Amino acid sequence: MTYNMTSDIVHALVEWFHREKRIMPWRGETDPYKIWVSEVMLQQTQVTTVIPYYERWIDTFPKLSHVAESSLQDILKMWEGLGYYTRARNLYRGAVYIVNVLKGNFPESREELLKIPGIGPYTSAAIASIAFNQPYGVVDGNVSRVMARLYLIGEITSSSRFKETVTNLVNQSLQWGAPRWVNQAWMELGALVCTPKPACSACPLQSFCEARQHLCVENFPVKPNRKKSPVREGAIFIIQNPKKEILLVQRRESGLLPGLWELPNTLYDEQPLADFTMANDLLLDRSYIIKAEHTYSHFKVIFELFDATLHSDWWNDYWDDFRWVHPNELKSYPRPKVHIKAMRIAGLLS
DNA sequence: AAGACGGGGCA
DNA sequence: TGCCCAGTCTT
Repeated sequence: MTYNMTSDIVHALVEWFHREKRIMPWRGETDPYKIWVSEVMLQQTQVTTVIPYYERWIDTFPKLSHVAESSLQDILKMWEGLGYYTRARNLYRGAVYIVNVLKGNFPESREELLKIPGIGPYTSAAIASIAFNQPYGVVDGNVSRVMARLYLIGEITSSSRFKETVTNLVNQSLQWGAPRWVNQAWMELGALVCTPKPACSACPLQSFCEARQHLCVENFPVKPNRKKSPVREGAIFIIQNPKKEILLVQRRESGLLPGLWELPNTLYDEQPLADFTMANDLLLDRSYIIKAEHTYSHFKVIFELFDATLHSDWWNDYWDDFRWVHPNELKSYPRPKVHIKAMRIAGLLS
């Protein structure tokens, strides 16, 4: 089954976009570095969340070279709270790669962009089209939703058939306008009008929309079934030495929250409380009744918060690295949100 | 094709 | 609560 885009649709879209588009710090920007930063931050993250992070990032690292010359810890600190920390690590790796291997020349071709860590089909098309105005269709969750409704595409959105179909439609649309703006117009329509709970009466494409004619807009796109996330339980420990310093441990460089610093902790399904305290020669002083709860994308944790003391003066090498940190210095370490919450509850942060 | 990977916004 | 967000990488 093939679908045809028309110039009428694209003209209506672009006219609407010209009228209704939001102001964003990166809108109108053509510096590929800045487009890159914005697009990576915007992966699975809403515009309003990204804006302050983007402003701070560009203030701190106005050019690509500033990122490459920075340290990974500084990069992670700048990313703290944004989530999906591999994005920041890849941005850093990519910056070093462009500066050192490509001599600071930002790649323009889709093929070269795809080689950069963290840049996949979406981000490569976004940089190629928005920074360099090349005709590559940018397909994100917004655009997928718009096309699924406009053309009544019944494939599951995660399937390769669906992605192919949508990419083809967007690619067709680029012949009737500047790729950099047509791509952004599709995304903006999905973000402002063709939302999960759509505002069809405000849509510039309502007369073209097949789902609208069939009164089944709410049934599209067809999403894969989502499994509900399991609940896990665990403990977080506040451990102070005689100098009132707090024990902080660093997570390993892969997996969940890679490289971030946190309070010593355990998940009971990996290591029960008794095993953990015994292995680390730890004594519990008292526990907080209030538990810290935190939801990740694929599971939820409920942490009990304990004051604890080390039974001896050594600490084993269960973690990659550990450090005694004065409470005033805690905030200089990139930390997971749930541990910032725990530190606040414990009165460690002013 | 399916899972891992954060955190926040919203009904 | 559940769903979604300018996705990518690994298995």
